[in-house]
Amino acid sequence: MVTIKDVARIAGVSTATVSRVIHNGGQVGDACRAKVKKVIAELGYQPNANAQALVSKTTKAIGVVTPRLSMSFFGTLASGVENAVSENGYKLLMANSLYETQSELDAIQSLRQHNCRAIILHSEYSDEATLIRLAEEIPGLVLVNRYIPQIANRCVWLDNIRGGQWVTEYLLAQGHQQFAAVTSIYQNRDPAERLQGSRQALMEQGLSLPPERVAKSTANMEGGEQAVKELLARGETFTALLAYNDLMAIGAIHALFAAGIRVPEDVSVVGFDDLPVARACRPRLTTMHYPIEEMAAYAVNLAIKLSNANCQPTGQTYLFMPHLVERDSVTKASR
Amino acid sequence: MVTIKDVARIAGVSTATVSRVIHNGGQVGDACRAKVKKVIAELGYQPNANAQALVSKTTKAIGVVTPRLSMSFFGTLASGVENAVSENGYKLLMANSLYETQSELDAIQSLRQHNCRAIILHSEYSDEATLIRLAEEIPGLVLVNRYIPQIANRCVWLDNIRGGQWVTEYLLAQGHQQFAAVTSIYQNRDPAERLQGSRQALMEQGLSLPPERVAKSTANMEGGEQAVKELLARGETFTALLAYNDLMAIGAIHALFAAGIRVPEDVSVVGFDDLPVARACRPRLTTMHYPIEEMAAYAVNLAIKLSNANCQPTGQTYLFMPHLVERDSVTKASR
DNA sequence: GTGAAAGCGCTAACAA
DNA sequence: TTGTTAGCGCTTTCAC
Repeated sequence: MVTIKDVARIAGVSTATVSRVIHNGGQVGDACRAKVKKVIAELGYQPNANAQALVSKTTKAIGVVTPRLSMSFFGTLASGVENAVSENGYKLLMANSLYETQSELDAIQSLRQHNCRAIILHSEYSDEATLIRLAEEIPGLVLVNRYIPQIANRCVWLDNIRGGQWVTEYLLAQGHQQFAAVTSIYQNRDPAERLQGSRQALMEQGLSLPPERVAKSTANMEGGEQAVKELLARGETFTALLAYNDLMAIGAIHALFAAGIRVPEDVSVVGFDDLPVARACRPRLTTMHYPIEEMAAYAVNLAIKLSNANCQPTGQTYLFMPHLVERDSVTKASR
Repeated sequence: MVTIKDVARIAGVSTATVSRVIHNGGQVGDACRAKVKKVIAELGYQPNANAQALVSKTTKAIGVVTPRLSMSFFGTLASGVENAVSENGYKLLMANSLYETQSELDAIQSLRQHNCRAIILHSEYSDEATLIRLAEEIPGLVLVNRYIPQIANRCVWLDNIRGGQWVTEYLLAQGHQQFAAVTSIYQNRDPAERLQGSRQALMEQGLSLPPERVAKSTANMEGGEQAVKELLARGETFTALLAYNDLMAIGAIHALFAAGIRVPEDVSVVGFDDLPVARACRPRLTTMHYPIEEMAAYAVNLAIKLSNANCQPTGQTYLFMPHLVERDSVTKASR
């Protein structure tokens, strides 16, 4: 391994000078700088990041913790983070939290041990108090997809309520009147908010979403399938189906077809998230686009900024809006 | 930040002793060890990973470089790596290579700067010479999805030829005789091998896959769609369609339906990889399962092993086999 | 069994 | 403009 001393010795200067050259510090003579640069190139010298981190007490590493990378949504989130991170010349440290509060905390701990400068966290289950405490300890902590008033300026999140509202208004505009919904059994945050938005839109038209028309299950394909079966078994009728997310929507479509109900001819179905899979299924899914990649990039830049200045909580927050992507799973209601 | 010195001072011992306790070194008295442990717990002391890395010249970090995390296949790969890595008490460093030779090399460089102990690399475009040179410099380098004879003992790869062969044999067993294929325009490795396997199986039955029945395009959904359109425009007829991967298969199915051809009633379609999306599309895709998560875990353990001993190239290599997953996109050929 | 001390590779005062 | 020097937090001989 070639160290800064080797460079210094061969270039005939001190290590301090080499260090200055590496960091483009102003106070170096041109000739000297050129010589050092030449030696660096010849030797293929690379500063040891650990040593730099040790002495400067900060690293060029950013950590991200998400439930599981194998899920499309989180893969895309991580990808957005990675791009922004490497654009800034930083490194990415990853940790899966596996949807468990404890391993989420463990993941954060181990990231901190490595002195990452900032942490991007997608937390679903940790409570607000924990997150607030964490934010106090970690200047560069940013929450994605979560809003906590006390640390609003570290939250990069999505307006789920409006999302639910807009997608419902769209269905309404297509003439639909009979709605049903499949949603997550965990009625925490996202699912509850999206549903709330839908109910709001419905109410404005004097319509409603009665509880018997809302089936709950796991927030994946199987869950969507299962939930629709339940709806059908109860004999519910509807022309528009609101799914909590794309996965549930696709499962729902499967169950509908299995029951001889065509989408969109008989029933229109909408999803939420706009995962890649929304373009793969048939009919291609009309859904609300979740700008997760942009949000991830935004979160990284915010995290870097926060980690530099030590920012006090401000009232400001970072709210993104979903938008509708029209594809083939919705059609006008036939009267 | 609480350091080892703080612990030592409060426990009334030297830092050396604390260090021994941390590492469960044998030579510490029971009383002393208990006291130190207590203080560590009270203070919430966490060793500084950078300092440890600096002095011990090795880290508990493993790097992984893949083209893009947002692609399902790589997300799953990364997820497999992450699980194995954290099971071993290591940390994961990520870098996207964006399908470019140079950024792939950059990614590796920056990982090395951080002294990761091992690197898991999914390289598609770097040439063998480069990879071999890299392997010489990095003891813990492991290649996923690639086989290079000179460094066979660092390759964790899949038998694509047999995969192509088996899936074709399956179609043959269903009575199909007229085959067509959609494959990647880049006929390097995987696509070429899978096709080769198919041709082999066909030949054994006295059948063949004439060039005009093979359409090439990008290895994604759009490509699959495009390729099938081409086939159809040329007036080719077939009852079985071999797709390079699941994405192309799904695109193909879309194009087929658009042309009024039903899957599987009129044409059977098979994919390769078994991405999550294969269970989302309709009909659900019959495909060859690529055990990427297992391979990733295997690669991690191998990488750790290699980074410990300094292993010389042996003849051994690590070959995984795909297997068929029967779903709904294939049916018996009607004669 | 325990401590003292050297030093990993680097940065940043402070001198010169 | 450049060099000297003192650590950063930790591990690891080598004494005791």
